[in-house]
Amino acid sequence: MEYDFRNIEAYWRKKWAQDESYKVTEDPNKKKFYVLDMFPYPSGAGLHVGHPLGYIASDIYARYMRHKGYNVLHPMGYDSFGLPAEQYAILTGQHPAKTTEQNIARYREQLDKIGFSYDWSREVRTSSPEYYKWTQWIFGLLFNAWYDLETNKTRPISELIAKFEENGSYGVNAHMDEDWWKTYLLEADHIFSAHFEGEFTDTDWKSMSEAQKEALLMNYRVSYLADSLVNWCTALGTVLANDEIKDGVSERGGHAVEQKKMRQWSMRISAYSERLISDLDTIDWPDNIKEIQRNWIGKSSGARVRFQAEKEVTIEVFTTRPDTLYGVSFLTLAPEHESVEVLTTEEQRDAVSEYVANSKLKTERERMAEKKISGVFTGGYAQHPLTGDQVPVWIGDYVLAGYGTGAVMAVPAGDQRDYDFAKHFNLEIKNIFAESDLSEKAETSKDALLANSDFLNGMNYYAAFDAVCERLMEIGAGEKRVNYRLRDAVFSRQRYWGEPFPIYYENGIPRLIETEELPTQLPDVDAYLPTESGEPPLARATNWERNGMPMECNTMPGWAGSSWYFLRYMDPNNHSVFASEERIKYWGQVDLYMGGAEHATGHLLYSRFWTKVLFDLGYIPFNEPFKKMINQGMILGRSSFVYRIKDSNTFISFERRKEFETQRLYADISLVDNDKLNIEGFKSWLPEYANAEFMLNENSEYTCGWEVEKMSKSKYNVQTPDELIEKFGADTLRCYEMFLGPVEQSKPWDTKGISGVHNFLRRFHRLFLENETFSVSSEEATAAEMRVVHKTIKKITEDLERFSWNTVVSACMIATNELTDLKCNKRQVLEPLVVLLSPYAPHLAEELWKNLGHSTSVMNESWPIAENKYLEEENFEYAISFNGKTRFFLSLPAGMSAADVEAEVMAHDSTAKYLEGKSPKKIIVVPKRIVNVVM
RNA sequence: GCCCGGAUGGUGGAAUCGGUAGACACGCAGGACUUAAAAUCCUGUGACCAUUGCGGUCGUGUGGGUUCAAGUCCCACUCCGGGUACCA
Repeated sequence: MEYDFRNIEAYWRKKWAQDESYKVTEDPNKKKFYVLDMFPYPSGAGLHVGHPLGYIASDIYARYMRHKGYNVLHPMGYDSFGLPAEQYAILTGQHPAKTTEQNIARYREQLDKIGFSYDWSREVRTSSPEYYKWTQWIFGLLFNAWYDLETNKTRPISELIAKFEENGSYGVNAHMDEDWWKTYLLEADHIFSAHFEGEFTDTDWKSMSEAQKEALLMNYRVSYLADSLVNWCTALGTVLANDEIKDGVSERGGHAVEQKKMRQWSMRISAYSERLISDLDTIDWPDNIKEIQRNWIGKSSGARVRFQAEKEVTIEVFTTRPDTLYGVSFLTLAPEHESVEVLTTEEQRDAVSEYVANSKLKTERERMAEKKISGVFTGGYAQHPLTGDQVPVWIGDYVLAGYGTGAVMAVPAGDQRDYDFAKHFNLEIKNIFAESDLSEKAETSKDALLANSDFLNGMNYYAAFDAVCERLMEIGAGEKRVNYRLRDAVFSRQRYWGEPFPIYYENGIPRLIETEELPTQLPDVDAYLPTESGEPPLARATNWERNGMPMECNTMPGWAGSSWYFLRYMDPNNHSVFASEERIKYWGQVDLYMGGAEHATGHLLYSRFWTKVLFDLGYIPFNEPFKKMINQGMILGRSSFVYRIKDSNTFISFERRKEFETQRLYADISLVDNDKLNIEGFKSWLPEYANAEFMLNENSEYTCGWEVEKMSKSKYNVQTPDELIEKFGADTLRCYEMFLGPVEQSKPWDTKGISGVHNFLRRFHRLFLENETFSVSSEEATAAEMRVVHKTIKKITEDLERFSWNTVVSACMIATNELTDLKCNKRQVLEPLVVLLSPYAPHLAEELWKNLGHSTSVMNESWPIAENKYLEEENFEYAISFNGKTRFFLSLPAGMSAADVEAEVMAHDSTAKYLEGKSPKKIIVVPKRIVNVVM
């Protein structure tokens, strides 16, 4: 009876599905544990071996926790809105829902083969109306909310309106855009005079029209509509969030992105900056992810300083080095800065206009690529708040309009960019440091002592910072200020395949569709493209209106549905709420979240944001979604290459490729075994190779070259799990993916070792056989056998507790090898081992468990406990070292005292030899560890 | 540039608290079985020296340090991977 994995796995796959073995129900008598995988986007390509790496690890952990008696929630679903299905729809006219459906079916088929313990009755799909109904509902929640800086909480907009009714804006401390009233005065229909600075009375409020009130409230809402500078991607026909852009081009497709002002929905995530940073300390995430988030949010502490310029213009700058204020020799404004126009003198007008026009033309990417220093003098001056000196005002595109105030105070002595700018335009470089040489570069150390700085002389950064801020406060010219890089997130996409907004427009006023009327379903359209007039695809739909009023035509971005899906798994079929209070309370935070690190600034930040909103508004009792997270590394492909001699159809083996001028071409990895090419297979692979000739190596083989790259169809290096499961079985695949190394690590896929792992499962299976039939003995196990069992229990338990999945496989192999040597087939020994192995090889474990005579599933067995009485060894093998070098071994009773050990060692024959006649200076004895004789 | 990781045999990796470096597996070599091959099993396998046996020296990217003892801690550097950037 060989290890017939095909039949075993097929049998148990069916049985588990029939019995709904993995269905979990809320059970208040059991402790819960929530293990979650980042749900996949169901792409047309299906799964390759890299995808299940994290799924397998989390599945093993989920099964382990189940053995430990926890009620484990381990669900799976699909992030099924997205661009590829839409682009396919544009090309073929096929509805994205249909493509998505097909892809999901394929994913499911692949996932089922691997033996995951998912409770599929809880599956969610972000593109199903039943699901996005609640995504729309959450959008409504954010629309009907504002951020109160007083309590540092999201609060319902109705509370804000009540405050306005009572006392106007007085006493309201809301998170809003800086200088929001300036835009408001320019763009909204309002009742205020030009002197309005954001403050209004209850009388003002009450005198406003409905439309005026709404326009004002829009500045407070957490989800708001505003003209904002967005990243517009013409090729994709949509806006992109900052995290969807890499190196100035779109992450998907690598298309050019430009800045454009558009009326868009945005999310006030910037209000949560501080909490998003400080709450990182409360969660157990990999340090690098926390670090990426910290950098992305970009907190910097500094000061705002105001410079009084000509023509009643005040220029406010943000600086992290207010201590260097006396070193200011000019100011630089971003080309888009609002004061550029006013400050520019007649003489400089042409130069400035040209510069501003030029920088507008450049894309973000071009600006970044251009390392050249550029700028132009406005002709205007501003007064230094402390010295009263007139400093020239320049513009330069190294200053970004979107960060800080869009203006900087230039201190060439203390900042390298200012230094370079000053050198380039021959501007003054004031040395404000006591001992710094500024002939080559700026002094950026915070420890440098200040000079030529009036009352700051002799201080370093730390002392001067407070001193100068205090002075600025006194004279009203500035104050301490914390600045964040994080911008509000644009929430509109000009796409079809996304959640429609539950919004319609009544005389231009956005109105929210009530919960009872949700979901707002995606309408059918005749094509998945923008309209001729450039409106989003939804504008093509007939009847895309509500009682004659137009509906919002944008859809939500990909991250909307994924920002809360972990909550829906708790209660996926609830029609009246997104998840019941009871269930949310029971399941709580995700205890273990497994997924890729590439979502660090997108999904992982947005779900934290929405979680905080739901927490503030009292819908969930926790303010962080994922208590612990582990990032699995990427599995890379190992591409194979053949070398074609130039202008011929002759291929030369890797070793000899230098003999000719060759062209390197991909060969499908299925045609290559151990870097040797299957020549016949290669010829029939592609028509162009049918008549290929080969120049072989000295062993008459064709050797391929190789390189480690990302897995991709175009590189012919994709390994699907299906082939491996067919060849070796799911249990082998599971064990092998874990055996490859630490999950966090990225590594190239290599099937070389898989036979070793498969072999191990066969050897394990063989332990239960005698003369080819299943047979276990009921004899009492020996001490040696029991030691193997309990040593293994201890090792595996400890390894799983520290998430060291790979070493568990080794431990199982060692146990199998040892028991094979001991020729042990005793039930007492084998039963606990089946339980230990079951998280890794669930099919085989179930089969063996059944054969052992059990009628219940092994997955519900309790986890074995390592008992010390079996682990205690009588003797300990001491390594005896002399000056740190191990020389011989000595087996001594484990309980022997240090003094006795020392005596034994000194009395030993070999000791005299290694002492070489010297007398030991010192003898270190660490009981049950080591002896070191120092000479 | 800045921030965060990492570097261990031919290969993937192990070494959890500073205590026998190289577990486990692959690969390779030799052997058994076989007409042969595959499969399976056994033995060996860090490098160098010695080899009849005993053994010896070196060895965890490089250089230094702390310690009875360093892959592990400290300092400096090199290379590789990831993140991020005219962020004031």
